[in-house]
Amino acid sequence: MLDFINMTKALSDKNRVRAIMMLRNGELCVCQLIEMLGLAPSTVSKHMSILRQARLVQVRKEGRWMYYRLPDGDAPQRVLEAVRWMQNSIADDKQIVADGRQVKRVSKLDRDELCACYKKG
Amino acid sequence: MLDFINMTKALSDKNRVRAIMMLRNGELCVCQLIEMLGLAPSTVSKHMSILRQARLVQVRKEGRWMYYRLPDGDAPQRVLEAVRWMQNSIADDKQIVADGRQVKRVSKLDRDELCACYKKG
DNA sequence: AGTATAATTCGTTAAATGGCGAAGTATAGG
DNA sequence: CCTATACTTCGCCATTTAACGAATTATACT
Repeated sequence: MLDFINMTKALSDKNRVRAIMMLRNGELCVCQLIEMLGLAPSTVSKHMSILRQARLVQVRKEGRWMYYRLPDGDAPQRVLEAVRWMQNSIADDKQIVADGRQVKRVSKLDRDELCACYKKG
Repeated sequence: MLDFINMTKALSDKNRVRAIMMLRNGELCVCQLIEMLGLAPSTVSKHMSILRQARLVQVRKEGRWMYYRLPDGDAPQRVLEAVRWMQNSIADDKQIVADGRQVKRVSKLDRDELCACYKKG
């Protein structure tokens, strides 16, 4: 039950839902999520930590960068079903579609240039 | 998006999840839900109102009684999928199983006797 | 070593949420 | 009518939550 509630709680925030949907086409580093969500680094970090605790995302560390991605096959069935259900439910949402374009834009940027997000404040 | 968030918010409370699961085998009146959840009438009413707004339950009025039930086929696809997903995810949960027994017990009671829940305080 | 950078943790604040009891609404029955 | 009953709405309180900036950790580069 607790696992289930943790999952639904994690899915009940707009910015967390946006973050998960942004990962549809592959992993992203926190810096890229900060840029696209338009939130403070600490806020995004917290959101991703909540998603990770609910097992809705997985993480990989590479040097100074943390790359988040959707769960693969080894994740619990109920998690995989949740992600699939969410994608079917809101793929057509205006904000989600716009975010999809953002992902394309941001993915093209050079990483050093991109991580200027801290400077841009 | 708002519809989706309303749904996940509605599903992110333990007592609301219990209430939905209690409806698996047919409709129940508020009085029965109050008895089984062990919460104040006003609290249960609020929970059911939230579930109804998320379209996760439907309601039928009969005299002084309000009967809540799971959504039927005319509900949005994403709602039906949510309910199915939830049922698969937590049907085995200890609390949910115990609640199932409660539903059987309470359904056998005479309604007048049952609705003494208000008196029992 | 010493600085810069990516991300997280901590502390605080404003808003949302779940709980209750009191008051209100609506229906059944004397 | 008038009371009783089933439920809802309202107002309040305690707890949780999302947001931020400051401080901290960890890694890379010189």
